[in-house]
Amino acid sequence: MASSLPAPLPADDPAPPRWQQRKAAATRKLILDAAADCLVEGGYARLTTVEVLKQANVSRGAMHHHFTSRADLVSALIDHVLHKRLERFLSDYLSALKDTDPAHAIAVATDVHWQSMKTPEFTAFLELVMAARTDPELSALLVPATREFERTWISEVERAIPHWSGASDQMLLANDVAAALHLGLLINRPFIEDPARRQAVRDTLVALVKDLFAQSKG
Amino acid sequence: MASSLPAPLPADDPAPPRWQQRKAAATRKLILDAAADCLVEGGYARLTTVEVLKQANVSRGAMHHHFTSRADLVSALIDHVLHKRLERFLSDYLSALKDTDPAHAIAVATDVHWQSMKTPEFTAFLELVMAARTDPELSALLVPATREFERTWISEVERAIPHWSGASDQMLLANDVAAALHLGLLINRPFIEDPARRQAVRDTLVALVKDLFAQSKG
DNA sequence: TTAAAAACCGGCATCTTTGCCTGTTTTATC
DNA sequence: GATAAAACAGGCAAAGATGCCGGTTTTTAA
Repeated sequence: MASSLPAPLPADDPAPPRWQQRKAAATRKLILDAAADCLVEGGYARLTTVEVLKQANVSRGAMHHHFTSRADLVSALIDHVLHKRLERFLSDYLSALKDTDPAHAIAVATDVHWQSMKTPEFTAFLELVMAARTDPELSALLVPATREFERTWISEVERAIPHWSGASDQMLLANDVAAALHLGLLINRPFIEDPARRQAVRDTLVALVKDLFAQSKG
Repeated sequence: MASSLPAPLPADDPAPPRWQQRKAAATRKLILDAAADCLVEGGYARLTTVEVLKQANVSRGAMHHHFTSRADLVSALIDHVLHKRLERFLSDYLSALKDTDPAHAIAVATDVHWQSMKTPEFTAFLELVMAARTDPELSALLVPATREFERTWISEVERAIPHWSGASDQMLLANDVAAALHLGLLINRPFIEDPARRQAVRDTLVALVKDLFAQSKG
């Protein structure tokens, strides 16, 4: 019937070696992407095995072959989401800063930071974070993975904005403040009807970060 | 067996009028408090009818009598949680500011604001907020209720800190910034191992709010 | 070419949650 | 004190979620 012939797979030699492994990896990624979609569309509560396999268009058996249990899926999903988040941020962040006047670097960087919170990747991540609060096993996996993610994040930002060199503390503080404020603003969004009010908060942050930068220079 | 005689109820006349209504109201509050506890302990996912009635020590029938469906319970829970949140904040906030030197009012008010985010009431509220993202019906109830809550909140803060009189915009901005930053910091807490880092963020906020206050005076 | 291994298929038993339903006890009204 | 109404008790079937299983197809290696 709807057999999975070699043809529809990513174009390659007619008889490539390791074809099985690549097929398996493709299916695995298909399932993990579908799981992330489920998180975004329905939250952690709707991250059910049935919902994911429907979204991924795979059978019950394929699902169970790659992920024995729901916990197994969630475990893999953590790394998958963090990986997608980092990829997205780095590509957007670095490309935005590439040809930016150093005078505007802070404003641009802050805006990219805000944009990165409105992505599906971050939404999925946030669902995992909230679920982890009351799920010790999930927390035990998510917390170290996220801390590692943050370290990579920080080192990449340091590389991207060399002006902050020698002021790691101030930059870390600026990053922490921006992360907290943007996250809170994202969640409080539905309760602040006036866009000008939200913009005022973001403007305040930019001014604050610029001030921290000036302090690190003075 | 364990009959509910008039005696164990809140001490009152032996034959008080409206005894039925008071009993019903007591049971209703018992269930709603239990529901809020379930939210805090297990998140929105574990807010099941069975879990709530276990926590409240009421029968299936009593549950169904007061709340026909789960949606009915959640609907009542919104107002209940917001009410508890406002009560808690006002009592703490007003008592903390009562005998405070105006010079320290901002630091104290900011700290009380932070403390108010660590309460069970706010945790329950946050669970509802996150669930509302992917639940339009919940959102339709929560958003207007929260906006009304915020209006009351703001007017109470304005009454409590008369120094800000005539600078409503700056105070609203300071409140929005504090709310966003504290909320984000609360959620990011598990990922920032060093308490000094979290403290630095809060210190930065206090300095910022003081600065906004100074601007409103200048 | 043939056997093993990997990938995949689809169903079933079980458990939880939900909504509803029929009784029973307690309080209010006449 | 009889009747109605409110408050409460507990059970049961349908729906959904999870884990597991025996079977099938495709790929790889001998």
